[in-house]
Amino acid sequence: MKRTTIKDVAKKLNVSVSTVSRAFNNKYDIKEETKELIIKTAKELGYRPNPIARKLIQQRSYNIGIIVPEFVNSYFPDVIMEAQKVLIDKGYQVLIMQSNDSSETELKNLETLLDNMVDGLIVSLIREDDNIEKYKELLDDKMPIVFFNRVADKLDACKVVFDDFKWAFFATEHLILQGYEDIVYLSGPKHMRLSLNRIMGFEKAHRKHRRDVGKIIPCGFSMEEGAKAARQMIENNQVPRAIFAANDHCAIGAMRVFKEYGYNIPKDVAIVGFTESRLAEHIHPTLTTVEQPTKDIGITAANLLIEQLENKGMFVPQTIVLNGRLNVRESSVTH
Amino acid sequence: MKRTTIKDVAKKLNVSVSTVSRAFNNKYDIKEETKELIIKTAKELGYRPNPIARKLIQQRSYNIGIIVPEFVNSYFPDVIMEAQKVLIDKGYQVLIMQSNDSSETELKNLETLLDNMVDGLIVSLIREDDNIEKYKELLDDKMPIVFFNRVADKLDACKVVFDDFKWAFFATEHLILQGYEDIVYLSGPKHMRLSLNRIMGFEKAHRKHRRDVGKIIPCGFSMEEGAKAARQMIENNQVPRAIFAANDHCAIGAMRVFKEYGYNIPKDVAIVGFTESRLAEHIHPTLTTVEQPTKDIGITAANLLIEQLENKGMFVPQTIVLNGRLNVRESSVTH
DNA sequence: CTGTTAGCGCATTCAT
DNA sequence: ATGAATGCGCTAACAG
Repeated sequence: MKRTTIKDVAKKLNVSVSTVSRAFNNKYDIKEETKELIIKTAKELGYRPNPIARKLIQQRSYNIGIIVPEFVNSYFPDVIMEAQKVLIDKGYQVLIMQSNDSSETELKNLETLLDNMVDGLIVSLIREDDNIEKYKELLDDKMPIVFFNRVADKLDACKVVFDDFKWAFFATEHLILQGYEDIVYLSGPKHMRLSLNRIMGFEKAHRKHRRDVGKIIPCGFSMEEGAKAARQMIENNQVPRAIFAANDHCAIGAMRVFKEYGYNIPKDVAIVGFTESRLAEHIHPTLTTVEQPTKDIGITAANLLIEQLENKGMFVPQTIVLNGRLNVRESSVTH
Repeated sequence: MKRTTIKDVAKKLNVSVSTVSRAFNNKYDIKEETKELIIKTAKELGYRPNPIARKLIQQRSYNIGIIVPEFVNSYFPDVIMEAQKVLIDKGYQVLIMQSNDSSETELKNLETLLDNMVDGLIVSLIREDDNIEKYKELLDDKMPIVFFNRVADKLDACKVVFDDFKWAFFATEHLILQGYEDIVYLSGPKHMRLSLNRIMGFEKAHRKHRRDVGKIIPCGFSMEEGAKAARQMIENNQVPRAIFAANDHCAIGAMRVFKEYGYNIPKDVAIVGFTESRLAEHIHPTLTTVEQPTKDIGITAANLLIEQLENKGMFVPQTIVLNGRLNVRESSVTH
């Protein structure tokens, strides 16, 4: 069963292939009448333009690569699915790769995507310093790239970021306003800009309310790391009144340990997470957390990329900062 | 910065393009010496064969489509990532689509993928009866398809499935052996083969141990549904001694409600989930659950597809049944 | 408004 | 063992 080609349609109607082509790319002059006839006949014959041939002649792959660190948290799948919707609508094909939290894998992914001739990239970096030369090269070659979530200051490119500073500030202030004196911040890796921004928000909230800034403990984004941090606090007899965690998984890991040791959440220890996860509403107590606009992030990144793709060359890199929401739940509220 | 083409390499070495082509597809006679020289020079020039041109001439897209119902549970991302690894290794490009639990979306995804001329498909169905005609058509046209997880009996195709019967049996038997008398099964949707298989396993375990088969309550795969079912049992004063749930989310939803109402897990109600999730180890109490071999599923599906791709035509559809593991944890063990 | 022509980059058949 | 020629399906420049 051979695929119907443009020739079959042309032959059938005794027109030239270019006329058929015009009908399908309605940008050249073509009589409305013939155009409709062609479209109609094409449909009857089951003709669909061969995207591969089109790509070859147009010298564009219509492939977009997306690279993310992991798929463990729902954050990245959520962002990706939204971005994909937008891109597919515009006729792009989306290739998704995850780097498994390894910069080497990230580089390999990058190369796989380049081999597949992607026209553009949407990337969340593993580490802001690794592979940076490679990205610079690509950027210099005018490869459209939009970074999001984990971005590198050193890269002059389009970025879609969350206002980590502001929302860390709000989350911290929320804890302060609830009357918690002694707040510990379980911070994400310090090599990430977003960790630093959140730390700054954490500090600012303290300053605003004239408190001493609470302890900042480097942690990570996994339940294990959250649990480990909690265990350490307990062992060291340094359990604070409240904890603000790098993300929900980390918060939940810590929460679990505290509960195991008989601490009541939030009476003994209040907890706030970050980046609303699917679990936040479902654990006990339900978790107060900052919700990131995953949909918006995906859509915005995709749109920025499309803009670049369409105005290749004359395009000014811009950074778009998105807003979030604090979902206050049981884990941080004592009545 | 134009991409180096096969011509550039040929010109540089004063050989013909066909010789270069041969060097890169080492299947024709070519002197080892010239071949090496060509490969070496090609690398120097930064030449990489244009996959699009290759696809056009070979009449293959090297695109593989993967369609899954959702990305909420970690199950599908896990399977996909493994399948993708295998496929990319073989030079395929993977297009991932999720159906959002809607058969219409599934159909749209299917068409998007077909537009992109996928050479093959890996699919987990939304409903076993929907879109079945479409799949039959594709299968009749010799489109290589591998179904997994949610498959349709009516489709004569390659399938990779989990032994739901056996592992539901083991899970149930585990509860029986722990001494729980009265076991309720929160079943997944009855239109799914896998739900029925699990029910059969549930029943068989009861028969083997000469018990009356416990109640089977149709539920679903979400936390909400699990919670709802639990609430209903409590209201109706029909709380069983043990619950076997359709999946971990469902189990956790139910667990939460029971805990809220002061039930102790596992003393008052024991709970077993299905399809090991990231949460199982991290909630309290930790959840006993059946682990599915997600990696194997992904790898097997990919390999089956590759086999079909390579032996197109003379290929006998086969069903591969994979084994799992019961991870016994606190939620089902009373000491 | 439409047809003719060329060619995107490559694999492959047919010569040699 | 290698080169020349052909064409995959399509778009676009050029003619008319």
